[in-house]
Amino acid sequence: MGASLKDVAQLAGVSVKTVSNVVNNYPHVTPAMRERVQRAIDQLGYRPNLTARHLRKGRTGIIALAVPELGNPYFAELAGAVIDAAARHDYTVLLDHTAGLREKEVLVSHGFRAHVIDGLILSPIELETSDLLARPGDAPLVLLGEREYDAPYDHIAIDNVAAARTAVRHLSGLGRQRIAFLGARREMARQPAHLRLRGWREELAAAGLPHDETLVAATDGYGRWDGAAAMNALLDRGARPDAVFAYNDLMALGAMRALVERGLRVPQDVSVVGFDDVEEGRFSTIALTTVSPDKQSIARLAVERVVARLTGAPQLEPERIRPGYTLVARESTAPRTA
Amino acid sequence: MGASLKDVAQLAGVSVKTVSNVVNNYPHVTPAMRERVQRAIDQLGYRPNLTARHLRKGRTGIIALAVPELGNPYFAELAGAVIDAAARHDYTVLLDHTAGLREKEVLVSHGFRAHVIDGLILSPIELETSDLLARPGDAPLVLLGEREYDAPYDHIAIDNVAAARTAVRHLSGLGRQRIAFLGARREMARQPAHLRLRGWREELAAAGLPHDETLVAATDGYGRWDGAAAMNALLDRGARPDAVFAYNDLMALGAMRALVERGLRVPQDVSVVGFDDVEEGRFSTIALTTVSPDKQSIARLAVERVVARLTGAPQLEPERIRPGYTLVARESTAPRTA
DNA sequence: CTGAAAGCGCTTACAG
DNA sequence: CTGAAAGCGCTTACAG
Repeated sequence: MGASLKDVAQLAGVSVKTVSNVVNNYPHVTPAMRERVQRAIDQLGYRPNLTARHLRKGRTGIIALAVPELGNPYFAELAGAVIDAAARHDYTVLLDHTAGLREKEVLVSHGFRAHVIDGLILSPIELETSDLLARPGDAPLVLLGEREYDAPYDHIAIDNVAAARTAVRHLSGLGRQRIAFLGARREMARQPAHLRLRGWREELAAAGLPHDETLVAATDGYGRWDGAAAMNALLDRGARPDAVFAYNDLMALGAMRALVERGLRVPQDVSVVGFDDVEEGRFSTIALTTVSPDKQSIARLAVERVVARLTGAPQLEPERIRPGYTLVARESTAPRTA
Repeated sequence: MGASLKDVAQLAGVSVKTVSNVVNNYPHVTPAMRERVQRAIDQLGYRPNLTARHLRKGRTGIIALAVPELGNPYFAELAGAVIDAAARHDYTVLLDHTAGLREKEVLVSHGFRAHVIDGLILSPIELETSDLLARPGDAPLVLLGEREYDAPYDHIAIDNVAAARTAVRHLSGLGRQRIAFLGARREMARQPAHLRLRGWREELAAAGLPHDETLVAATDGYGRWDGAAAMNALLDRGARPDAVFAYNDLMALGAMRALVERGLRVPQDVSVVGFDDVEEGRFSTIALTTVSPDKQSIARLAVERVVARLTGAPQLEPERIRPGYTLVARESTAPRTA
């Protein structure tokens, strides 16, 4: 294979230490020496073996990121932001997806590629607190998303209850009275939509609107299909919402599609609000109103947190960090003009 | 930090070789011995240091994947498929994005994380053949996408000319006569859309349709915005296409949005065909007709090729592999009913 | 400012 | 079936 430090040292007639000094740009190497070594490096096409460096230093410069699904543009966009944030700190990103399955999430959080990754950023769906407490190893772990845990890990997520209330308030402010929620989970034990659902309930109460649980549609997943299916199920059982707040943009988009297919007009007959602000929503034929979490901040904070624990501040108190969000009003909730 | 093989060996009162045998599930270890070692492993919470293993074996089990942009769902979906395909071969995926910039593509192809990744799958946009020929190192590299290179590397891509012709034929078969092409590149030196553009020209000729270069709209990028801008530019300069074939789905979606905003109806006034078959197109208010490359096959073939070169068949002839594709007709090209 | 040597934690011929 | 020892390619005290 390739040449080693030793080969270079031999050719240049110096010790490996000197070559190492040159490769790592240490000061205190005479220009002449540097020149001589560099020539040997070029001649041999030497490239440092990073694996050896990793073994020696106990660090790899690799952070793992595990999201439920890359097919959901929210996570794809987030992954891109994490890659950029990591690059700014000279880290690269190993990516995995869990399909939101507890088993896979446990696997990933419990020492995925031990010693190969320096830290992990995980966006869990089904993971339980007990899984986290049983986690071996001490690689930094940062949690993302709206699941809540009673475990000593950094957790970065916007205030989902407040954000959901903002969305519902936007709808009630438009005069909407029968506001449906799309995306509760059928199996209530693990309820990822927990906080957004709570926000919906709280804001309904605050607005003095009747709290109608028949306007809650349960789903198994969180994709476009699920949104369309939930919307159809709601309509099929006779519910007549004049507004829909969906768990995420994908479901909102699916719901809009279902509404239009049934001859209902958006926003005239039914206003729709999503969550995530994926680019697709800005360009759909009826541009989607949505809660927009600050993805750049989320990515940046997650990486910074991992890096901080890796360099100098390992004993940082685990923290709950809340990035900002905004409500972006678009066509799907345009005020009635007719 | 964690315990090492030596610690385990000491506690169990055996040699490191024996512990290694147990850890690696080698046969020929007596059950009693295995039991004893396992107890020591559990007691110490021992976890093998993969970095050391990598140094020793010269393999890391990590494949890098570099795509232009995760914000484009085609690449996000492809990345997901690559991760799954890699997992089936016990590889994990290091993900990077290049923004389609030559500089970044060169950086990535020339020894991104030398010795840390066993191989690389790259989907280039601006990369040149000369960059590839100057590539140092011998880690397997598999190219994806429609750029063509005269370099000794595996290249996996559908037949873009034929696929583009299929799309245009679909449109001409519908009676469309003024079929625009969206997504040529302004700077012609590097023309990623080269093949699809050629397919458009060839099929126009075959269908006996006039070859009108004013129906070609140039763009700088390949996103939704670019599609909308290109469509608007075309219309603004007086072109009156009755059909649009876009470089990809994102641009087609942007174009549809622009058409609708100008009061043109899709598909009645203008039929639209995209390329990629991203899930979003299936769910847009006007479901998008598109050329659907077999992403699963692309991902699988790319990973298999890298793995084959890594295990046993390093001297494989570089090959041009053409996965399949289909045209999926949806609402955006529904036959005129009125 | 440079050199000789130990060691990071594994795996693997080589013996026995 | 198991043990003692070398070595993967680096970095880093320790001398000088």
